[in-house]
Parts: sequence; C-alpha cells; structure tokens
Amino acid sequence: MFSLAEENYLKAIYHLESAHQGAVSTNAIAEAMDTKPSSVTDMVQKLADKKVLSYTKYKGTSLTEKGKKTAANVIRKHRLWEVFLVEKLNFHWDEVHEIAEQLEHVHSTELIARLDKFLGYPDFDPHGDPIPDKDGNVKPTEKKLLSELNKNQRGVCVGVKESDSAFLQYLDKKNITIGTKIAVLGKEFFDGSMVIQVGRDQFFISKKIAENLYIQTN
Amino acid sequence: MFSLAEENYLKAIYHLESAHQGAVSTNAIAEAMDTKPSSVTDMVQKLADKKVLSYTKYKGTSLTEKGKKTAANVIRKHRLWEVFLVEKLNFHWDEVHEIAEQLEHVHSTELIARLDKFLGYPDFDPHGDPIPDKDGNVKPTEKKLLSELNKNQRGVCVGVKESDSAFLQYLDKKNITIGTKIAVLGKEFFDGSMVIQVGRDQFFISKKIAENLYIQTN
DNA sequence: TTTTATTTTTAGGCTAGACTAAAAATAAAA
DNA sequence: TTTTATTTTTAGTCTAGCCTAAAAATAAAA
Repeated sequence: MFSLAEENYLKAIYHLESAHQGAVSTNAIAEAMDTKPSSVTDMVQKLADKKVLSYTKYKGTSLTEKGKKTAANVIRKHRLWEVFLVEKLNFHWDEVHEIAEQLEHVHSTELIARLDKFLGYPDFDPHGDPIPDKDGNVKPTEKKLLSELNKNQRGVCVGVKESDSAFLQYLDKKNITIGTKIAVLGKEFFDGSMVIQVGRDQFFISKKIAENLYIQTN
Repeated sequence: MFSLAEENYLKAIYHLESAHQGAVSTNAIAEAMDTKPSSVTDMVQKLADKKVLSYTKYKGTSLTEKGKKTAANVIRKHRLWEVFLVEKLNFHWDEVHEIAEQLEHVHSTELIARLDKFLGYPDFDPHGDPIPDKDGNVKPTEKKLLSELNKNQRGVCVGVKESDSAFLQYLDKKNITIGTKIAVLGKEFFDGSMVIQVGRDQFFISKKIAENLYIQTN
C-alpha cells in the first residue's frame, strides 16, 4: 500500500500537524525529515494524488482522514513495538526508538493485533505517549507539564516531551520513570526552578527539566 | 551495510548453494528470486565488488566466507522471528514465513541477541530448520527423509522439505508436527508408499509425502 | 509601495534496482 | 564439426526517491 518513504512522510506530517495546528509548511517537513524542500514538494504532490493529504502550492499541506488514519497506524505499530522491546526484551526506554523505527514498517495487521494482545493491550508506550487504537483514534489525555504545577501540587509522571538521550539518562539517575509520583515542594518564580519530592528523595530541578516532563494530576 | 535487495540475493544464493553444491547459475538465482537473469547479472557483479561472492562470467557464482556469514545471519534472524511468531504470538507454522521475511531485515544485533535469549536460545525454527548461531555456524543435523526409512524403523519428525501450504495443512490434519514420533509399519517397494503409525493412528501415506518429511532417527 | 529576503517550486540529474531487446558465449544436437 | 538451442551478458530504459541550481511566489522591510 504505502512505501517506507511514504509512511515516514505521513508520520512526520501527522506529528507536525498535531504539534502546530494548521497546515504544515514544506520547510517544516524538510527539517523534520532531514531532507531538502524540493524532495518534500515531490513527495507531497505524490501523496496528494494518493488522496492522503491535501496540498495547495505555496500554502502547505494537511492530512486527509485517510492520511491521518494511515499515519496513526504507523505510530500505533511503532509504540506497540517499543512496549515489546522494553517489557519483553528488557531494553531501556532510551534505546528503543531506532529499532522501533524499523519495526513499524512491517506490514501485517494480524501481527499487530496479536502483538497488542500479547502485550496486554497497553495504552501507553514506554515514554508515556498514547498508543492509537486500530482505527487510529488516540485517547485524549489531560496531561500537564511539570512546570505548570504550583507548590504543593502532585501528580504521576506520564511521559517526556523531548526524548533526548542525555535527558532520559538524567531521569534514570533520579529514578524518575513512567508512573513515578512527583510532588512540588517549592517553586521559584524568577527562574521557574523547583524543589520536588520523588520517593524519599528531595531535590532541585531547573525550569528546563520541568518543561520536559508530563504529569497527570488527578 | 547491506540493502534489503542485497540481503535477499545473498540468502537465495546461500540456499541454492547448500542445496545443489557448487557454483550457482544466473538462471537459478533469477528463478529463486522471481526476477530476470539480466537483473541477477547486475546484482551479482555488485556483490562481487563487495567481496561477498566470487563471480566469473558465464560460470556462475559462489559465496565467500563473508557472504556465507552475512546470509546465515539473515537466515538466523528469519528463523528466530518465526519461533517468536509461533511460540509467543500463537501463529500457526504455515502463516509465519511472509512476516518473518520482513522482520529478518531489521538491523540490530542487540535486538537479535535479546530475542534469542527471550525465546530460550532455540536450536530449530517451527519448520524444524536449524537456526544458525551468531557466527553463522549451523549445527550439522543427521536428519533423513521419511522415505529413506525402512519397515520397523522409527524416529521423530524434525522438519519438512517443501513448506507448501497445502502440504502443511495435510500434516496438521494428521496431527504431524515437529516432535511427533513416527514409526514405519510397512513399505511398498514398487511405489514407495508406506503405512505409518502416528500417535494412536495408523494410516497410508504416498511416496510424495514421505519424501517431504525429515525424520531424526536416534 | 517598492525593494529585499525568504520560502517554495520547477527543471534537470543521479543512483539503486528492476526491465526489454539484442548480442555474445556456452552447451547440445545433427 | 557444424548447426541449433540455451544461457548469460550488455546496452539502453524506466521509476522511486533523492539531489542542486535557478526561477517563481510570498512575506518582510524600507
């Protein structure tokens, strides 16, 4: 149905569209895909012919329903494989992205259905990102950034914003992972830094850290 | 290191070489790969440049040590994934080939090492074919064809020769699978047909069936 | 509003891996 | 051994997906 390159474009456009809301520019896609704008124009025209996105010259593109569904399905596969790699093969959550990037392109709906079952129908991947269902729907989560919390608020870590390896290793050192309970003990307004409680430890974190951690407060 | 197409050529040549012993002809590769001889010539010249096979015009090709190792590694991945699909995802052994054909091209030595461990370091795939080790070595098995056995001999089914879907379904109906004990009760020499015992059942099989079942006799 | 800068597209090339058609080498048959 | 058939290679095309360089459109600044 779709080639590897096409699937990667759809996935990138899907992410850009949900991040920035509205039509996605050619340059933005080129940057996300680490390719040249002229290559993007070519591919976007091809994908428009295939009815997975709508494209107007110089005005950017946006996915059609079919395109969204296709992209969500690739993302579903990516995240299910990540769960497999971490839960079953004991990979660390910062090692799985590259492998999942390959596994996501294996075509077999039956395989994914069985993998999903084998993993116990997980709702989130190891980074806390939601796994779309077979129809491409993503359960809306009301997660906040840790930086949005105030003193004495608490919640559970449900994900990270940027999954930079150095950042993930920092979290590991501090024993922060998906499901870790975090309480804000203090917050400095002039620089956004915080003192937080994680398990029995209390420590200082910078605004930069707080802006990259998603917390579910309920 | 090697592209998908290159890996598939190496795999095909490896199988042809071990089946027919000696240099492999261009036409044989073309037929195995379902492509044209001229395409094979192109690729074979490219692979010779890469030192994974030796090629003399009009004389056929044979894999170098490096080529054999590369091919065996692809086959190792294919067979490990097949074990995963059958053992963990409960696929039937006649459904897994196509999916494994895709999974075998995922590049990550760490992934395969961990998958191997997860599966309990299996020695054979669900069709009874041996799984090469990380260095590409295949444990030599002394399996015979059922048709080579004589009256009153017995053994364990360890694999099939041609994994044709209709044939696999026949075996399934007769409850013959890897590990099934089979005893030869009688053998007709004029047509090679046999009467065999499988579990509590005794039945007639044709020469054609007997020539497609591998038996380990010990 | 005109000029300048940025973004996007077009035009034309390149490589991998396939193809067809024709030429060359080898093998089989007369 | 000469002729005929088969196998294999070469030469030239094609498509997907990328590229560079230049042209066109849009946006920003003077």
